[in-house]
Amino acid sequence: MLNATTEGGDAQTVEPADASGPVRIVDIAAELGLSVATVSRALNGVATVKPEVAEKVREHARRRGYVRNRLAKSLRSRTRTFIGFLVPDVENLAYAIAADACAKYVSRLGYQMILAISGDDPQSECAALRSLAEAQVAGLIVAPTAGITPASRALLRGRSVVEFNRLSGLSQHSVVCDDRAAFSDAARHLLQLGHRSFGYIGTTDAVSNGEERLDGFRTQLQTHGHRLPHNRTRLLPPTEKDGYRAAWELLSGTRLPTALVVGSSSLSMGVARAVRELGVKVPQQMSLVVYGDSRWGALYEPALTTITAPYQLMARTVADLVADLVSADGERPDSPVRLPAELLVRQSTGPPPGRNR
Amino acid sequence: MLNATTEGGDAQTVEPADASGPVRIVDIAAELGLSVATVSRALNGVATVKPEVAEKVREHARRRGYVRNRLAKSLRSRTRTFIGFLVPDVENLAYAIAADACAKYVSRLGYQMILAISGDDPQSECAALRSLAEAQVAGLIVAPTAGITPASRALLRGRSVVEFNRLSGLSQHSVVCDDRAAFSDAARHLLQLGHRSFGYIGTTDAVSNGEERLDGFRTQLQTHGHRLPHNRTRLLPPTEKDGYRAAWELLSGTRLPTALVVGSSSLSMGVARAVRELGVKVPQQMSLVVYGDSRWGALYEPALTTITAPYQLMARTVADLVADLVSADGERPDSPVRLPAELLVRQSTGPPPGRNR
DNA sequence: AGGCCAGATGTAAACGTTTGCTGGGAGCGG
DNA sequence: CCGCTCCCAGCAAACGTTTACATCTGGCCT
Repeated sequence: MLNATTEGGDAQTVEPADASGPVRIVDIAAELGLSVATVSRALNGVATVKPEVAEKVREHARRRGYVRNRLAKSLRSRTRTFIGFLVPDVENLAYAIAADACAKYVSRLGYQMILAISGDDPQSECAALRSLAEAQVAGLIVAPTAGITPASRALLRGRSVVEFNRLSGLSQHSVVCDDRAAFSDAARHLLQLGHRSFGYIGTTDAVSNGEERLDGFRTQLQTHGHRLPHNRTRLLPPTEKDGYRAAWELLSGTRLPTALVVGSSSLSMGVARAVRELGVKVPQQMSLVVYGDSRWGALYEPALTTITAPYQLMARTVADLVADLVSADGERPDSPVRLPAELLVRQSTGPPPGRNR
Repeated sequence: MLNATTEGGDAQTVEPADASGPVRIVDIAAELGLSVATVSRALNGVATVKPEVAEKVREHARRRGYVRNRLAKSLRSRTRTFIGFLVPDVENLAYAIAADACAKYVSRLGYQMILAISGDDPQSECAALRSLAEAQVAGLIVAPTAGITPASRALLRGRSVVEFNRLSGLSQHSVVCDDRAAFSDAARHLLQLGHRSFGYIGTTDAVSNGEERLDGFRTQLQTHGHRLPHNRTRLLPPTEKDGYRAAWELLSGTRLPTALVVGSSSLSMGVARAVRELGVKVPQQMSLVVYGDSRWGALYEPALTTITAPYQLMARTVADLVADLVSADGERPDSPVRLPAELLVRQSTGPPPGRNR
């Protein structure tokens, strides 16, 4: 039952690790009667080593189970092999996807990703940044908190940093999502369906794109001569609970808006739950557009029309950008890279109650 | 404002910004007319340095923006400050939650978490392990792939490693979830409701708890004199698509099972989608128990009875365990730590069709 | 033969810290 | 005044690599 993995003829077993600690280049050199320099060069594939010697060294290193000490290597050669990834949390699927893609991608480029969590707390953020700086990160991907401290900014000075998903003006480089356009699209979509009375539940968070989302939606409405009434706009902290409560408040009145847009993924979950409990018929009584991951919205009944950010792409882009930044030290477009968000039209949006299409 | 209290000292340039690279201990020592040893001790809070000197050093280091080079520190003092966290992926919410909790927790303990993704591929896993070993990780938390290579095992030998969520026998230490008991509970729950005809869609994955889940469910049924028919059992790779297809196959026949249990979160999503498309009435026609994160199951209509693992707790436990292992080098319980999974009874389970309770 | 170049290896100095050991004052009892 | 012990601070040797430079061996050209 347990995979014994004793297949294969030649027992290429490494020698039993003796108690003399990890094997170093010095050990290999001594055992082979070579100098450390030659061994080092052989292991690094430097061409000046005679091929047969190089092969012998590599073979010996392999069976002795040598693993290079990257700390020493980095220290001496002044190369850096870590990339820091600092986000508020990684339970948020968006950041999880980004972390995943980024870790994979930078490892392919020869780097290693240190994951740090700020918990959206400027204090922890600052501590994490210091810790990352101490680890000599080559580059840094960060989704900053709203209250980023001057100390944090100072820590970042002179390093290759790319802002991710949030803008706080601490680097010329950033990869964000064009939420404004997406929410504008959502407005257009709802207007086309014939909606005239709107509600919005979003976040007030300045550092994230909260304001942009609201603005994109509202501006598009205004462009077409409609407005988003104040008493049907709720700006809240992005938690499931707040979304739930706001939806109850907004939707338990006598007259519902015919279309409701939610501007945060956590809020969306709460709103969706409240809508179901309130028994509001979607989309017959009210259309609903949410923001967030495309997956869970598909499971809801009816499947939710969803504004979703291309997190995989964003992650790859940001990893690419930071890798370029640290390697070539070169010139890259300074202006933020804005990747388009997508409006997935599903079953939760339709014509408003009065109109039979 | 910037008078630098230059009594006895010379160069009073306390300007933070110069292009001469990062500030080192040597620089601070020179600027203060001290030796590197004293500065090092002052910064590390060694008691033998006079308090006023220590304070002066710290103050100066602060305004010069000194950040210690942890690579050098680690190299010299043979301390290690990284913890490796190697999982198949982190898009899976389970691992995301674990990564989050673990990163926070180990950072509180003074470590830093390197996140590595194996993609469930033994090759990548091996490469990642080598990379982590090169980074001189103090400890390692790993959810191994099914086909873990001998080379990977060799890399792990002699290191503090804890298996997480999956068992592959590469350490005496592990933190897993007692899925057997939870699936046993699920069977008991369904039997109590009066069900007699069952279906199961799960994974065949040996390394994950796939077998345990199936076994827990099946054994409990057998204990009560019932059985899980072969033709209503599907064992598949854990993807949403496979779950979707399997559910179609299983449920489009004339006679449905009255209760269906799904043994993986990805499969669960696919099954849930298929069930809705098939128009099976849950729980009137069929009860449904899924496995996975508690959140999205709550959004489904009806809210899904869910077996869910305590990932936060597991993450904290595993972080704690590995921290203990690396610091105290001490004795900890060797046997796997098994944390109980929870059966959240919600609206998707009820009495079988024939019985009006 | 002598000189020269190239190819292969060795020597030793870094990289930025920590830390064992040494040393110089100061305090103090004899 | 000596000798001892504390208390601080400095000297210098590590930690495991990389790498500029030196060295050595042949081979080839003139």
